[in-house]
Amino acid sequence: MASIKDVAAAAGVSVATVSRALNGHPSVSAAARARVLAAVEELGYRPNAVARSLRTDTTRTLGLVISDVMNPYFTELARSVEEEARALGYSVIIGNADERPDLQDHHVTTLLDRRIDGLLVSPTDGGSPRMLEAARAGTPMVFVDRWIPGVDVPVVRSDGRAAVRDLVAHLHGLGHRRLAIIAGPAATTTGRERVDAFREALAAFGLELPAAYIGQGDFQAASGRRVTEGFLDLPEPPEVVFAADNLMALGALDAVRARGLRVPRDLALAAFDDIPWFVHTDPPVTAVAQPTGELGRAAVRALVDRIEGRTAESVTLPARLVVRRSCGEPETPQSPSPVRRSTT
Amino acid sequence: MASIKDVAAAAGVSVATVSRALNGHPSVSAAARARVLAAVEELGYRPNAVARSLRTDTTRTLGLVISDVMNPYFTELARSVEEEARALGYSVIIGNADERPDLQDHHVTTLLDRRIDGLLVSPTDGGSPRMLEAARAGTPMVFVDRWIPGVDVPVVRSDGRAAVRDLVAHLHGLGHRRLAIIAGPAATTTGRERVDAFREALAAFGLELPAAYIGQGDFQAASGRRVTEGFLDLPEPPEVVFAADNLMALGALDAVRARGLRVPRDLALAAFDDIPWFVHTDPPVTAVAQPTGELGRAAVRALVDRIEGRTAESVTLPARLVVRRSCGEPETPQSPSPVRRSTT
DNA sequence: CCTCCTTGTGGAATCGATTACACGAAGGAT
DNA sequence: ATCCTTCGTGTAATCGATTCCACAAGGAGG
Repeated sequence: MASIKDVAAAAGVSVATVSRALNGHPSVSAAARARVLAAVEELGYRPNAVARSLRTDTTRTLGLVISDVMNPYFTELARSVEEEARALGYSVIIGNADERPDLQDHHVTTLLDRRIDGLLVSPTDGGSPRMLEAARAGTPMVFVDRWIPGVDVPVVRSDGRAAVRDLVAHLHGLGHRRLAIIAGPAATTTGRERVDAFREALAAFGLELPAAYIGQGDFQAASGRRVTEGFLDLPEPPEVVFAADNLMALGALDAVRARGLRVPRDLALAAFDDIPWFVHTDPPVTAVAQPTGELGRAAVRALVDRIEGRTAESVTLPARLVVRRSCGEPETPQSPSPVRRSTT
Repeated sequence: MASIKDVAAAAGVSVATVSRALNGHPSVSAAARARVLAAVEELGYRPNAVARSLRTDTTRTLGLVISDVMNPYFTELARSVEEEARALGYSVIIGNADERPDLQDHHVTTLLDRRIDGLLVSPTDGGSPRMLEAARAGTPMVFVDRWIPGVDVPVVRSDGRAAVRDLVAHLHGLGHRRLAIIAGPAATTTGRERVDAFREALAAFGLELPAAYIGQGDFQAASGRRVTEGFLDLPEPPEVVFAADNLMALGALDAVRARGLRVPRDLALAAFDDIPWFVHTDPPVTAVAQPTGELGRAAVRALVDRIEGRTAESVTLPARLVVRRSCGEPETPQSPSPVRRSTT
């Protein structure tokens, strides 16, 4: 592969001139610039990004460590992150932690070894030592979706409390009183917050959230299935299950179907994180929708701000409720609900 | 960030000894090795992958350019690719082309600029000049899922012809005679092959595939919706629509639903590429399932074989039909079908 | 006509690793 | 005692870019 030396030789100039011509440095004569460009064209020369990074101590690359790529929510997040980064002239390297702290650590390590300019993380757990150390050492970093309390890193996330209140109001209005939740791992902020928001919203209606109605999941489909089976085996099963992410909702559907039961007749279902498939499931699933794309873009902007020496702000965007049919038949048209009804 | 020089100074040895100690070179005394390791530990030293890559002309990184990350099929492919690569000691950088040739070209270019060791591509079109040039120049490369005819690059893909024959047999057995297809872009092999396979299978049953029953899609949901609407507007609409990927099937469901019609009563639906959500859609969707994970792993093994100087083989794995309810009510138990029925 | 800038250019240092080569010390063979 | 390996180590070249510094040529100003 042609190097800058080959170009210099072909153009009859020094490597310094080639570099200057290619980087838009002002003091290069028009004649030299033309000869360099011609040589570049002829040789098909492309600068070696590895060499450039070594010299400039800059890779124009962002690392993104997400909890689980197979979760459509994170897939969309990753997509919007890459889009915004590309618009700002950065590449993105994605590391998929698969909800495993050891894998998360592996990816953080390899990303840092590659000297990425900044790190976007949706932590799977309390944070690997290497990550915390990097944050303390000043590696530009931004948390997205999930975060780690006590670490001085900007957080870009959405606040689902209002939407969860809307959800509980909706459920209460449909006559449901025994509401259960499939929680995410307690080690994650989203795992804890969604339970808290649910409990608070229930309290506002004078309802409790008994321990038996809190199932411990891990944001994966299998755990949603297992927890739902447990709920159905209770002496007094819940009337509604609220899954803290879309994969656990899929697992819950599996469990209900395996028993030959129907949603919402035998068990109502709602989920955190809306996805296109929820429109076409049987029945369509009521969900709390995050502004995923906006979250990803805001996170990249915050990170690039930090990288380029500006100050980065934390961002919190509201989630909203999307009502479908999985919690019960819609209210009659005579008494329109205050809650937006999805038409898609 | 500590460099090898800092470690050398702290350990009281030369940088050469540090490098040798860290890379398991045999001729390093136990004493020196211990001092180096202690210094590494104390300084929290990690080798700079950029510098190492420049020197060794090796990045231990694979590039993966896929057509569309938001398509669950490709998400799963990406995941299995990363897994297998990690097992073999490689990292993966994913580039999402979003079915756009210009984006595909962008990603191929930046990946080559980074001097990745090998490239895994699922081409969106006939192939960007840069990619073809790289293939000719000897960059290790493997096509996965889709490929470009006439380019001497191993291909790892699945053959859906048998499964499509099974599908048509299933449809014919249910009494359907007017079968339509939502095709993928003609610029992709999978776009063309799936139409060909469908047409061949129809011919075996004495059925034709009229031009009006071939809708031109682009593997995205919106096109599936548009094409399906066109089918429904025909004087004689088809009885079955076969979507050449899962996103276009989603769009088809959208279109049917928007008209207030039902699947399969008013229109039967089948799709290429099975995904977990198809179990829970209304109705569950009959699909041709590719061995996606195995495809990704085989592709990585083939690419690494090429990179490490061995010869890489093309691989073709069979797809299989998964029958669900979207094409009509199941056959009666008295006359068991030769085709496997999904229980999940 | 002699300075003093400005402009364009090249030489060489540099980034952080790996590795060829040289060399001194130690040990074994003769 | 001498020579030859072998072992462990250090010096320095190298990868491909960027960039500081020096310098030559040419024009402007005195």
